[in-house]
Amino acid sequence: MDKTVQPKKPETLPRKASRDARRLQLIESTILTIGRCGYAKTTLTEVANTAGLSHGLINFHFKTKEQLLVDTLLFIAQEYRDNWVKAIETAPDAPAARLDAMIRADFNDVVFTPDRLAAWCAFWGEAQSRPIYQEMCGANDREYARILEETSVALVNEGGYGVDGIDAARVIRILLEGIWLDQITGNNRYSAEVAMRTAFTAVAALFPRHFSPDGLRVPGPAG
Amino acid sequence: MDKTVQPKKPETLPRKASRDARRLQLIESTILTIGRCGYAKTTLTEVANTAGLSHGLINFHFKTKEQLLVDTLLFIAQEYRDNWVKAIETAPDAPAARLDAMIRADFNDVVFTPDRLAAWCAFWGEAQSRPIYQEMCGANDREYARILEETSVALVNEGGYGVDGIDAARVIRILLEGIWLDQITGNNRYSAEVAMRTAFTAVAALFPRHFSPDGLRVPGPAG
Amino acid sequence: MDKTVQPKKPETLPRKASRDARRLQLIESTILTIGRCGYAKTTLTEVANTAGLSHGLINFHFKTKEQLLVDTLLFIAQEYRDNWVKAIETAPDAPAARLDAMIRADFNDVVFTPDRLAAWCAFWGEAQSRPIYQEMCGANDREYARILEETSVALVNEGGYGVDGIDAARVIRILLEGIWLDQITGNNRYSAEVAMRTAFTAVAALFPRHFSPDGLRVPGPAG
Amino acid sequence: MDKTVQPKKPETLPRKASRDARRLQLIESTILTIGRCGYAKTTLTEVANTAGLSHGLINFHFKTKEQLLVDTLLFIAQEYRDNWVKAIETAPDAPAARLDAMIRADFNDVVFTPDRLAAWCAFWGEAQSRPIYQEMCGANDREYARILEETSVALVNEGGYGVDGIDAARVIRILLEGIWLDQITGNNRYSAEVAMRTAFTAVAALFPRHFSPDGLRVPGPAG
DNA sequence: GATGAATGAGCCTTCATTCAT
DNA sequence: GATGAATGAAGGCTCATTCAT
Repeated sequence: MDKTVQPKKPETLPRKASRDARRLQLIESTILTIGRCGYAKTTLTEVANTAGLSHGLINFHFKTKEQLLVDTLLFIAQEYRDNWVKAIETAPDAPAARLDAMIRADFNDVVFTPDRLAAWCAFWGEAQSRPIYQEMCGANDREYARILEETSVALVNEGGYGVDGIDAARVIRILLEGIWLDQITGNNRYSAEVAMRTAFTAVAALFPRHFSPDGLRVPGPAG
Repeated sequence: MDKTVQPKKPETLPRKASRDARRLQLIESTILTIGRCGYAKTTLTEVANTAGLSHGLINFHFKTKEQLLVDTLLFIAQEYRDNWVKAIETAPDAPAARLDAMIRADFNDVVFTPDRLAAWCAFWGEAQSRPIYQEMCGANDREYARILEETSVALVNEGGYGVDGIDAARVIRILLEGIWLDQITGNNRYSAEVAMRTAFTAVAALFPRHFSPDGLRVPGPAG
Repeated sequence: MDKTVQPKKPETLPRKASRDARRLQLIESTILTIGRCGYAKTTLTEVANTAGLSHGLINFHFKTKEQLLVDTLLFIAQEYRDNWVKAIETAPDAPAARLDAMIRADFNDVVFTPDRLAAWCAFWGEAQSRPIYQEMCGANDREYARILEETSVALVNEGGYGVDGIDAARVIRILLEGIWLDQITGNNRYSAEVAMRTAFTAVAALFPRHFSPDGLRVPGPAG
Repeated sequence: MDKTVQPKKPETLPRKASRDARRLQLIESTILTIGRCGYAKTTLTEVANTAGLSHGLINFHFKTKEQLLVDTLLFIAQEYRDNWVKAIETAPDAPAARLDAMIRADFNDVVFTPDRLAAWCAFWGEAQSRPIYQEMCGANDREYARILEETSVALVNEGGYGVDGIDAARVIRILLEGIWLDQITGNNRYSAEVAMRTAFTAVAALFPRHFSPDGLRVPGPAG
């Protein structure tokens, strides 16, 4: 979440920027363009204009437009994965804490930005007719779902909840995606705080002894 | 779920079909095409081929491609609205029963079909960059959200739940959308039953005295 | 210049109008459409709308669009010819009187109308690339030119003018066409009176003893 | 009449011709195509073929076909204006000499070429239904008319002619346009010499002491 | 005769891709 | 590396023509 998502401004890039920096710059421009113009109206010329470069350059760094889009999806997918992996790694080793960390990661300002949300939504819209998009994200998604399920099941056991852990995990996963979608399609964009509260409202209903609508309950002295 | 969504097969339509029947036929073909090819690759020629008609006819019944897409969105939006309105009207006059009806309506075989889901998802992907799409569905969406909130608040009062009714309504609304999205983007399409169970799992967690993961609790003799 | 140019209003035509009346009605609509939309933008649908008929009907009365245009040109060409032939026939049998009649005929309200002028101008614009148009009018034009030349030569002889009769005829013929063109292309449409005065200004310069800028000189008692 | 109207042949233009040269080349091809095919049948593909280039290039240099046609008209209008302005500037400072120069300019081989005449005639045919065409040339036309009138009035005063100077100017202006039109629509194309003699025949009739059918009279030793 | 739905050729336009400079 | 002119395939749209009713 450092340099990769905040490349220098195009005009300040040294003309002989490294290949990777140019690629990143074009990928960022692609994300912005998809958000602004939509997937269907994203043209190489517009991406190039956004980047302040000539459109001919894109075909130098990416063989085809399709490749640019695939690489862009791979980029935000990897960025998303890095985000929640890091959140889990730094979270305390307890199911509730891990779940809390995973949810909060979904709304931090690396991945929960208007342009990222818009790009994701555009890709979702095309995914159905482009198996390659699903394949690309499938492994990540399955791993995410698996970890969420493990955490949920562990939490059910720990808390003695009556809910099915797998079902609960699915509810949480789908709700998180739904919130992202709602940000784009709804007329009312709300803050990350409200979005998170929505997620935790459901989690608190599922796991009331561990969560409140504000998130993980911090045990008091009387635990 | 009868004649409105299943017009006669193109080839069985009399050559001189009425204007409305042809329009409906072309809209259905558009929905199918969007589902099969995605929004970006939906061409008039493909829509015409799907309908078994010439592409020139589309411009005869719809002035432009844009108009065809707009009318298609209006059609499925109206269809969706008719579906839940009818469900509410025929449901018993109690908050829990109404909520149960609204949720079940989301998964009946009029609206919860692969082609409808795919079309919705495609439109969502474009909605961000096309304010007209949001405007078209905005009124319906707001009414749906309002009714869901009223029902949720009434249920909270009736059941003495600790959850915030507005928050609960938002969770349910977003979860329902999320399930639809998950059907399209996920590699694993599950049945309407599993989808509904996912929804009711959350609802049961929010309103446990009225709902179980299988839906509305039917009060036994001892209440 | 009677019924042929003033068919009854379309809506008042009996539904079972004779073929010829329908043809005339469509030809008049074609003239109007060419004037309003230009040759390049004249479509059968627009012609039909102007006539208040369905466009399918045109192909019933005229095999093709090309045929409609050809017949329209033939119609106004014949109308134009009838006009000057009649003028000559009713003029006194003297070169000056005949010339005066021919010139005045060019500006009477049968042929010198905005829609006729516009149609002529449109056909002229296409004539260069459509030899058929030139061929159609060629005979008429040559006959008109021949008569004008004969008249001019006779007048030169009669008046003892120094000008070449053939040259003078060409000047007059071209000037008359130029005035029509000027009506269409110029920003300033002037009246038939001004137009005629322009023509007679030139004729008076060529044949001063017979003509003044107001037309044929009427010999006084002292002749 | 040198480089501006005779760009290098398409096939000899270096592939990376400057933008202006390409634009000029395409405008020339447009003029040729209008002359050969007529306005209504002038397609971008035909223009491109005439230029030996691909049709896609036209939309690269001219945003739309309409823009190409507008720019083409602007080009020949400017070319025409440059031609008579230059003629006036180099003519002796006397009304008769100026008039002589203006008339001769109309028939020199920069502007009096078959393709130019055809293009003008095509534009005239469309001008009536396209106000933009009239607007574009209006200023030039009015200036030309004004100068012609001033010259004519001065000549009337100088020569003591009985004709109205304004009327005479109109006759000349319209006759010049008529001659151009006659070149296109007539079956008989005559040479620039015959055309000019036609014009001077009228001018000589109007201003006999200054002009003969061959043009400006050169005063002999006895005046 | 008359209508208007239906067809399909041909147009303008967009845009991914190539390539000379 | 970088630019932008040039190409050509493909899409949307128009409209003359056909034809069932």
